Amino acid sequence: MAIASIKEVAKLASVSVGTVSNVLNRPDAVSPATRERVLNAMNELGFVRNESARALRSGRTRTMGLVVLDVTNPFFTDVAKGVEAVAADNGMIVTLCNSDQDGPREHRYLHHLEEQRVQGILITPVERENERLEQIIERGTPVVLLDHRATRRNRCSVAVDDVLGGRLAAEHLLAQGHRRLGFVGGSWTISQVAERHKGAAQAVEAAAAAQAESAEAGSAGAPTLALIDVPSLSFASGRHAAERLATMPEPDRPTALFCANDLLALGLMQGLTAAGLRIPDDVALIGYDDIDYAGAAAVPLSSIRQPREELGRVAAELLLEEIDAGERHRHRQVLFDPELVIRDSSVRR
Amino acid sequence: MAIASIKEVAKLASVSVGTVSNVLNRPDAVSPATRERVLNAMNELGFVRNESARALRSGRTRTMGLVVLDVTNPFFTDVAKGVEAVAADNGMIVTLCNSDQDGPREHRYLHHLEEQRVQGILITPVERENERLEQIIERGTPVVLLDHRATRRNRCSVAVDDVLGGRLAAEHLLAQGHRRLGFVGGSWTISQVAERHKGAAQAVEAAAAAQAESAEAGSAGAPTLALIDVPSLSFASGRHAAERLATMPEPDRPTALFCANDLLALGLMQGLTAAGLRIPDDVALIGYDDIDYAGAAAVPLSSIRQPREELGRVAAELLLEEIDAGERHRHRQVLFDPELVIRDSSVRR
DNA sequence: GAGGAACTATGAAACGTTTCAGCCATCTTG
DNA sequence: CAAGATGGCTGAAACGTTTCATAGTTCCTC
Repeated sequence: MAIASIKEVAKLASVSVGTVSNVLNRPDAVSPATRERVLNAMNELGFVRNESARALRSGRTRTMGLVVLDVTNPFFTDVAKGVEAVAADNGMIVTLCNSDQDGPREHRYLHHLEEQRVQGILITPVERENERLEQIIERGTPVVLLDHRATRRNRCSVAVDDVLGGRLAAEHLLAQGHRRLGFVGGSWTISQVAERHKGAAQAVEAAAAAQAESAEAGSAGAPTLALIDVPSLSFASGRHAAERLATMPEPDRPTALFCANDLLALGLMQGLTAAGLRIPDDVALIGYDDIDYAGAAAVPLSSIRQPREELGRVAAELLLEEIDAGERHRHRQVLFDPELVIRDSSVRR
Repeated sequence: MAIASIKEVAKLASVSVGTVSNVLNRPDAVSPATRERVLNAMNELGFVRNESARALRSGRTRTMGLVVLDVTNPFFTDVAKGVEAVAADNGMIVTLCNSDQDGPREHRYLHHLEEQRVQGILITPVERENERLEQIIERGTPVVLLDHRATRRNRCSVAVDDVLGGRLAAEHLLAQGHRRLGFVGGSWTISQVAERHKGAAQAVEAAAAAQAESAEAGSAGAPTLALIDVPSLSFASGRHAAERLATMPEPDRPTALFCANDLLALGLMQGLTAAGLRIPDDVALIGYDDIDYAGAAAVPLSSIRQPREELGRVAAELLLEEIDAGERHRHRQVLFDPELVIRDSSVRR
């Protein structure tokens, strides 16, 4: 029943356990003949190395932990893919944990990861401050923050520039000739939402300033950015917001909407269409995240794409570097640029 | 740097290591006073139990492995959620592995899981036959097949009845009065595709037989099921198929399409709409899987829903049972019924 | 042919737990 | 008060590896 141990392999091959271990870890240090014999014995017994014993003795595991806010979110699964690829290239395995935005759950997982003595942890923390995480770092496990900029310079982080993303979206809408823009978003405590809005506001302000300078008489009014508040970044919120927008008097209604994420934008698209407004003719629309279904919408949705897999890859590389370098490691904060993806929903015909 | 061991805790608390271990594993066997002392010492030193040592000595880990075909597929992430919930309730942790439909990758992961001495494995195998998996089972690790019916009675499996799903979809379209149905699917080696088609064919045949029996003169022709072959179950395939369908002479074109999955259906929806056909008036549409975005489509998409989280939950429970029962365990094959979700895309107005 | 490299293989210690037989006190019971 | 039961703790063995000092061969080289 129990899996054969190195000892039984050694007996069958008539060698010492040390030699069997060498076959496993330093095959070159063993003569071809004995190596062959040991390998045969392993095969015959169905030997599988016991990773617990190996980790215990050698003091190092081959595992890194990845803690995400939501495994069902494509953003995180793509990130996970990137992490996994880099890990695999370096002979490591990833333990994927889903905190589900729940503090206690996250806490439990971190505890488990530390008990497992993972070599390092990649995490998008539920809360900005996290005592458990601090302790783990203090005790010597490297941690890289994912999709969260490290505020203090005392650790590595990998994130995407949401302010830039917001600016790109708004600039695109302005370039299409729109003057009455709207930002649809909510849960302002979410830093991503606040930053995307900030970027859009910057773009609108800059455009207004430029226009004032050139002082064109007779041109349309200065560009504005209305704020459409929603309770959450969900499809339902988008549908609901669409109903409110549809009943606004036409001269007040924004002609172009920038949504804090794609789900919201898709909800708006369905709602606005149902209310008889056409996209992009009556209202232009741009989302954020470029989820798989953005291109599959009734009117293909323009969006802002984040380099998700690369985010994961770079995060994993940073972690590996810290694992290798140890004390010599210098923390880095990497910030990626998002990318504008133009589809039909925002382009004037 | 290194995390304190039980030994150092013992020294600081002036007790033996055995007592520290008891505090960890059988707190009741230790007097409150010493327990307190030990706990304090642990706190002071930042003690974290070494799971490798524990697993090595006790001979059992607290881990189960879950190997899926694609972590970015919502089907599997929902299943994973179910698995995770049950595991957590039983003090276990799940190592999630993504085979990415790649045989060698799957092989590597299985090897790793066996080295880790996981208590059991849940897997949707890439290939039906899998030697590595056989060996693992032979060596005593319980395995439950996910979304794959065990052919032989020699293991547990959990799956959804795709034949029934196909029948439900076709019966619904027939009930809406459609007579010229079409099945859109491809990669007939995928058992899911073949079975969904089989169910639809059964429903159409039954309807034809019923009609022949009642022998109504002047009624429309017997119901038929056309086959629209596509290379893959993707959005692009759907768009492409739509173009072909749109150019068919109207009397030949099916008035209702059952797509092997939702992605395909969404592609068809976009393509048919772009070609000037209206849904559901000109063509009714129903998909399969009920992905999140089905309801968010331009015309909310009818679909067949699988009890995904429950699939995961039951699979995990089966595995736990087998882990507990050991030799006494009787293998079971669980088959779930899918559910028809009616939305606008298939309902005659 | 002596002296030394270069190879190979050995055997025991160590990693941090759990487990368990056994010991000492204290308590219970007749 | 003797005898047994109970409760609390100890100390050492064991889990399956890796690691390393050591030793035995073989092969060169001068």
